[in-house]
Amino acid sequence: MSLSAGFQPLYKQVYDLLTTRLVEGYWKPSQLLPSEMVLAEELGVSQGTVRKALNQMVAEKMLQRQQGKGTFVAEHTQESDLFRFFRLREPHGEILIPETVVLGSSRRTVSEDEAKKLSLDANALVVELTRVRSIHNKPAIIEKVIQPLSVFPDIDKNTDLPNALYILYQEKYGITVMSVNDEIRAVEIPDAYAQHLDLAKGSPVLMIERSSVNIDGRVVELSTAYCSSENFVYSVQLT
Amino acid sequence: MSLSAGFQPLYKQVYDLLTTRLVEGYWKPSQLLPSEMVLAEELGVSQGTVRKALNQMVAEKMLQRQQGKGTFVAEHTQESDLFRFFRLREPHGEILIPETVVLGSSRRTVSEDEAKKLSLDANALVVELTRVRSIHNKPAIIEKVIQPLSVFPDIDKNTDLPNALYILYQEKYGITVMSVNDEIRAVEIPDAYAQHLDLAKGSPVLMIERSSVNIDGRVVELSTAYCSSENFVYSVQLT
DNA sequence: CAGTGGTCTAGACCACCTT
DNA sequence: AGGTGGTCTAGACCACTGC
Repeated sequence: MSLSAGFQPLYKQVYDLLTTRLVEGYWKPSQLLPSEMVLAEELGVSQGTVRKALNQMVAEKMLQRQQGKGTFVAEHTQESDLFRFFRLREPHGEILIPETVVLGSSRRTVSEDEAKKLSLDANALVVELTRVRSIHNKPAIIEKVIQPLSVFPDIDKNTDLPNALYILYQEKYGITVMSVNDEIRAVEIPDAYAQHLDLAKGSPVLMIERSSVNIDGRVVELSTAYCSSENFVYSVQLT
Repeated sequence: MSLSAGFQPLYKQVYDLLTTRLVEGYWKPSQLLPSEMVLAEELGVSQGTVRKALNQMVAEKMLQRQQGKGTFVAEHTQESDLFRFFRLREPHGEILIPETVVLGSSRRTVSEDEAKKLSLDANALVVELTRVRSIHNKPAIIEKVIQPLSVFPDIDKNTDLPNALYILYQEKYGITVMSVNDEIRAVEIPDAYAQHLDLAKGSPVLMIERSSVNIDGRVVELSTAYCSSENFVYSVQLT
């Protein structure tokens, strides 16, 4: 076979190769991949081996397959995907779709803690973006987003940020967020934020610290959100 | 083949049959299953079809497989499994192992809300158990657990409840919790609980409402926990 | 109709565990 | 050595899509 004589299973080698192509942009979101048979011939392995690699990538949400049509690079810009990482819900109920207002945006050097989490040099530049998100015209979430300029060049030059930043990341910077790590605390809302959320000083709010991970495993964004917990909850299923 | 001429894929029929056997206790936790070849012959399908069903059950954590040894019913009583649904961590750090003290236990009829969530009759009986969990001798969590007596007969007759109730559920009642749904809020700690957690009145705490789901899909337990958020966080990875 | 992915089979060889 | 799961192959047929 034409692949390296590695010690790993063949399907794993195929998986790694195809994943690398995806990460490097050889195939772009929504693009149709070659069929199983074509890939198998190109790589010199059987169709079943290619299938095993492809199905694993589907399980990890990198690809989508449709019988009769083909295999596509996952888009992650559809309704269902946009809310994959948005866990705030009405109690026992509906998904909440927020409107968003940008309060401010500025460049600065990273803090020590941020540099560590983002694997950046101590003097690297980031953009700090502050937004307020409202549900039914009632302010509900205030969040601070940290974006490394090395990952998102001149991202602060964008006018009109989309409601879901991940769309911008994917379409303009080739960054596809595949997983997030959240740490959730209960805190008294900082005085400076109380008025933005129409809350009394000292009200309990959820503080959600998030790291977002790109398809290649790098942490590409940090955010800290303060969420009014009066009318909705952070909802998650563990399996 | 000996299976019903259903419209579903063969491997799905095999999956359903094997899952039913597990649910009904035909195979018990930690028991060794017959080999692929034996199952394939018994069911009149090929080894590959049995393998596909088994691998899906492994993905859903119902089974564990070991090369050279065989296929076993998942135990869920090992360290790693006990903390699968315990998401409280030190910030960026260690898993916390709590000690537990029972404050009280009583029988009563379900509330309307509980009956709905647990799919019980309006006059069904439940046990309400209140516990305080401490980390390093500091009280950190106070939780109220609702257990239907129809699911856990005479559970309040147990002396010496284990730290992780799920062990008791599995070993004594054949209940294997496969997933949980959490709803998380930030609230001021109820006055009655403040002293138990050594917190000032009105301190912000995490309130975690949990539904636990058995292997057969039934909700078998509800719990409400109030967690001091001073020294640890609810940590979760979304993929 | 041709092309795609989805299912199912059968057989081979390998890696690992136990005896 | 014998049994187990893990990998890989090859070929058949089915179900869905689009021309």
